[in-house]
Amino acid sequence: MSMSVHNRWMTTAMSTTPEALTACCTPTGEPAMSEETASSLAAQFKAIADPNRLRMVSIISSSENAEACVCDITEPLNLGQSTVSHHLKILVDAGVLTREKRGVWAYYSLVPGALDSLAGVLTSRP
Amino acid sequence: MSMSVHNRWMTTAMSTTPEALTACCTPTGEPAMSEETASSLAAQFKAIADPNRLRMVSIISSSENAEACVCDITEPLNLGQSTVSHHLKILVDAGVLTREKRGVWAYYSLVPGALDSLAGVLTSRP
DNA sequence: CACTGACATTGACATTCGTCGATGTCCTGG
DNA sequence: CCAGGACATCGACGAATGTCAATGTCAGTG
Repeated sequence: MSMSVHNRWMTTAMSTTPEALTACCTPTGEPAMSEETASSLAAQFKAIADPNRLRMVSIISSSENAEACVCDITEPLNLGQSTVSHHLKILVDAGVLTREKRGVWAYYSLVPGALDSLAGVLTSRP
Repeated sequence: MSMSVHNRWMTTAMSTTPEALTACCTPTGEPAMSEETASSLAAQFKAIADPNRLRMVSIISSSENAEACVCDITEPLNLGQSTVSHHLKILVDAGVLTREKRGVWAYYSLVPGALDSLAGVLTSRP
């Protein structure tokens, strides 16, 4: 079962209009994007698909050495400290940010090619 | 109240290490990304931050005229027809796809600059 | 050596999201 | 005009997400 209940329903068409009825369901052959690739990319996009996380990345990238500590990020966002830590963890787990603990403070910075790699996915279209 | 409970806790530090303790919380002045911009961008990223929706975009962009009907998209995805319609609506509402109904079928195609605009957000970093 | 302050982790909660089945709408063919 | 097929819309439901308060951890300080 589950064997594609679709049954090539254009076996009785292609008669009246010249090309408006002959064009549906013409697969190109390529099986589209693989499921694993899609899941991996979706996970990375999901990491930045949040208003507060986008602002965090913005704050970090526009900071002095492209790095910022949690307090720098917490203050302009009106969020609880634990919430900010949670979002930062998501961005680190997605490979967008890196965490470096210096003394008492934790500094977050952008992973060099991460966002550009994601941008490349959106622009590389044949 | 709610007036920044942080109280510049580096008024008693700056003694031992040369610069490891003098760098925390040095805001650059710019208020980061605005809340409205962040919400708008996050909504667009959220639209493509799903494995199945990414594959839909991939299927459409690699199709004949960069357009595909629902049946073209439903078949390789192993999803119900209503689920596919739902995802396509999300992509249309986000400005990524356009819908054009020709005869009985609905053709979906990419909005020309949409994904490139999103990619530009990720690459334009000073 | 106890204390404070920066940050992470945990548990709880409401909200949103992804998926499906059922139903509705509209076009086409007989 | 009526049947059927393509697609959209409507509930419904489990899973994931965003947020907070409370607690834990660990470095630096008096």
